[in-house]
Amino acid sequence: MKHLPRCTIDYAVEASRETGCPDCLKKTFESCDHIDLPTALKLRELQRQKSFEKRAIIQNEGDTATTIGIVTTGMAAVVKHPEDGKRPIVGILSNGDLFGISPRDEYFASVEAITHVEACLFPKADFDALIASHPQLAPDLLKAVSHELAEAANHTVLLGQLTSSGRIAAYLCERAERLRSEGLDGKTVTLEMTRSDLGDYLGISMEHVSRALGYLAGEGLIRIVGRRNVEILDLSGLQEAGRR
Amino acid sequence: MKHLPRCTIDYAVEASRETGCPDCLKKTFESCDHIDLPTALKLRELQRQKSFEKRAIIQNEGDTATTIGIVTTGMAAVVKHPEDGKRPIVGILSNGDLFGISPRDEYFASVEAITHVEACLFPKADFDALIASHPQLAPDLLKAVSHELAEAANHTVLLGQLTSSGRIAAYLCERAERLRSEGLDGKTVTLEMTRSDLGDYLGISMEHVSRALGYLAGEGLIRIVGRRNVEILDLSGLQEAGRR
DNA sequence: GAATTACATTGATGGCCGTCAACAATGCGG
DNA sequence: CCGCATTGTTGACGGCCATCAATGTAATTC
Repeated sequence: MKHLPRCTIDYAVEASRETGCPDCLKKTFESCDHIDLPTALKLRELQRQKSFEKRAIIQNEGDTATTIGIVTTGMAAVVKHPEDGKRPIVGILSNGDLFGISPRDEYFASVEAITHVEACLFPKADFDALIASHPQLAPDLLKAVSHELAEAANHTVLLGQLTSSGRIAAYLCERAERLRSEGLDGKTVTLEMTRSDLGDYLGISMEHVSRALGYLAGEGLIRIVGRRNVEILDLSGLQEAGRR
Repeated sequence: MKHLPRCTIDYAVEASRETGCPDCLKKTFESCDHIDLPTALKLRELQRQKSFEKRAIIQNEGDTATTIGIVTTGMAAVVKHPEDGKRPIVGILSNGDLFGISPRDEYFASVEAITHVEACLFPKADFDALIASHPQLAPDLLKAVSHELAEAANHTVLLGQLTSSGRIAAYLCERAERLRSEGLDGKTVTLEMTRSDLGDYLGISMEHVSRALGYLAGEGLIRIVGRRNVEILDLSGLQEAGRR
């Protein structure tokens, strides 16, 4: 007796690869056993893949929340009220991250493309209806959102406790960890963003991002390669530095 | 023809008030039309109300996540890895707030009672089963979790952007707003915690909490009443200060 | 109510980081 | 290939906040 493939959604993916976005659903609904073929096809029907230029606004804080999305390639920033000169970035989104979930009927933050971004978009109403008709999806969705919550808690610690070079070190470790979880070796981290973006995310000035990177390089923990790449020379040392 | 009462859970509440915790379910599942009487009774059957002394550990970071809870009275702090001398508080829980939701099978943070705390506890397995059998509850739960996410984003801005007196001001406004949402006037905010706790939450030292409060009082925005109460004299001025 | 403990305030000092400014390097378009 | 715009680096200075220390005040215990 042959085993059934563990993840039925693969069929749907294979069946309609040309519409793009083969992975995003699997990423979010990771225990994808829950999704049967008709459900998967329904999801693919609802989704719209869309590209965004660097610096494009994907969602705007305060707008009516009509769309839920999953980043498939590139990086995006979750930005709060970019009015008053400052531009606090409260989260970074990359491959597989969910956005547009809001407790009220308007977005609580903007989403801005840092690089070229591709994302799968679902009309919120359809999404809600899908969850209602396929309640098996609810636990996975809940898990995805609570994962964001746990990451937010980590970032809170970073902002509340660490010195500037500690924040940079912690960020680099976090990125490397993510790359490793995606099957890469994570020795080299590509920043994909300007010093200014990184500063807005880590709560320090652009200049200090530069200095902190220089400091970590001076300690022999990293090597700055060109303008956007950082090679991690001493991971455990970097992790240690990320606690200060 | 008489209207049916809007919220059927009231029946259940009335029916068994003596077991305590009449409000917590309504708070979380706010569009409580979704809950029918049997469901409500089932919930009440599952829940266990428990008291915690000041400074008691309600949940411990890293422990297996077995329980989901809702604070009904008092205040609790969500604390990350309290090992290294520091004690970063990543969230404050009060009346109606949910805790114990975790993306993995262990708690990603500890929960510590700041005051005497009463909470409704549900075994996570029962809770999950309930959601599965009553999928109408899923949207409300999702809303509750995403609300926490939105609040985490606000706190991130506070930590990343504001000066110490700005953080205090923003915190006081937030508390006052919460009191107002609970039907009180919010003119006087009771801190319910030490300067040290507040500092751990706002990412500043105990001493600077003191100084910042003094500064705001000097500006005529607040009046410090005793050790734990703050009277808000100029709300709009305080909100303005909470942006710097 | 006195003693003790916990908590809060105030001051002095130093370090980290924001800001301003000048300059260098990179990348883009012509 | 050149010039311009964007991005990154480095230095100087000042302000904010952590830290240490001393003192003051409230709460708790006996």
